[in-house]
Amino acid sequence: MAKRTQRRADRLSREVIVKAATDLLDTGGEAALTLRAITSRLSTGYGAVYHHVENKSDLLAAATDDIIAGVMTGVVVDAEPREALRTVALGLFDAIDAHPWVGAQLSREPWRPALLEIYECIGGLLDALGVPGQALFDAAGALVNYVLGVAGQNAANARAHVAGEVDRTAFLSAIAAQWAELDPGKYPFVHKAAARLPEHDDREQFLSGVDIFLAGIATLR
Amino acid sequence: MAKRTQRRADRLSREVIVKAATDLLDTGGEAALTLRAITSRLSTGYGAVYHHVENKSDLLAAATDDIIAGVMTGVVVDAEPREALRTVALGLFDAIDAHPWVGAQLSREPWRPALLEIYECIGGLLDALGVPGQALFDAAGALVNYVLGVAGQNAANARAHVAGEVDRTAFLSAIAAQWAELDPGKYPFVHKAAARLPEHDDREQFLSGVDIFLAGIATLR
DNA sequence: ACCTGAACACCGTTCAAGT
DNA sequence: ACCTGAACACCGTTCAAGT
Repeated sequence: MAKRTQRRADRLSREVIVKAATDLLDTGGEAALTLRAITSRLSTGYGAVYHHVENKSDLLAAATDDIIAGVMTGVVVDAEPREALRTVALGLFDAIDAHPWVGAQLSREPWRPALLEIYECIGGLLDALGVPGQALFDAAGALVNYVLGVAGQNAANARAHVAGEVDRTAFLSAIAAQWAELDPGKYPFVHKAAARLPEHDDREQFLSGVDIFLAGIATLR
Repeated sequence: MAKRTQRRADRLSREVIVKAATDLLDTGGEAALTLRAITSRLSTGYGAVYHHVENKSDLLAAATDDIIAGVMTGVVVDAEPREALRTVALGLFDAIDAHPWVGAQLSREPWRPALLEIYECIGGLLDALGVPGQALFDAAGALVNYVLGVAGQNAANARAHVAGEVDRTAFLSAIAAQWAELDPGKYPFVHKAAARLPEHDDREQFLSGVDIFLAGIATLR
């Protein structure tokens, strides 16, 4: 007789399913997260998965919440607010760099718990910084969106060479070369920027942006 | 005999395919853009479409480039730089609000022509504003990402009630009610923000963020 | 060169049936 | 309650064949 597929010994749980999903996403990107891949990795069936998880969207959201919760719980709230803000921002940047799919998910379904956690943390720190009244809410919205926007763009670039076919510097050099060929009359800024592209540090530029932001917020006080 | 499907009279072109794709995306969101929907709407076959377009990704990128080009060509470059920046930012915000799929596409494939156009415009205006040297590139990167980040988030919210099942205010009220129920001890900021959520104007908050940014950039001069 | 449409190799999700 | 896996209704893409 043909051997039957081995059924898993221990019980399934939402937790192990989310863990498996995270592994798949980290290894192969969003395209690698399929229900078939999940069932075969966990030696189970579709019904079993759907018993613990509402659908694929729910699964992706749960995996995202886990990653963000990991970043937010590590934040020391009683540090100097300005420094704490930089730490949180950088923590989010690095987490999204390590898990590019998190960035896409946060902007796809912004009403899920993960973004709430982020708003609370950044809003609270801006409050501690002394930003007053209505400006506080504008500033929080702006800063959260800046952080997620840059981190997401960076992640998209990272995703472009996830398979290892081309490495990061080669990818950026190729774009820089393309930009350098543009007509300097029509594209003066991008033409100049091309020279800086291969050597620039994404993390540092990200922090520069945060500082610009904080400088702008300081004028509101 | 069964009647054969009518073949289209005029010749197909990349342009009409992109136009049809834009209509489908605007009407039914990203899920509505399928090769089947395109072929049936244009009374043609798969091969015909693939003859003018590389693949679905290429089609989505081309549609995005069209929308962004429409925004950027309308910009008056010799206006006062500060005012021109606000105009461009608002133009992008409104375009992404009207075509939510554009926001997602720009962050999915940031190396395509559309983003180049945006960088050139915003970078050029910041240059005209007198932002010096290295700071210019940091500032341009930060501002572009802020604009696309907020516009994208706003579009994601808009997408959530695209079908018309729930209107905008009802959707925001529902989220606000959810936030208001959170423990004020654990979520003081979000709890307070809940009260402002239903009445707040996304466009205005977006512009407030741009102003914070420009104020921060002014400190670099 | 331009177009047709059957066929291929996938998807997410459901559900009757099992334990 | 928890799990199985065949089946359903879709996808994007290819390609031999037509004009």
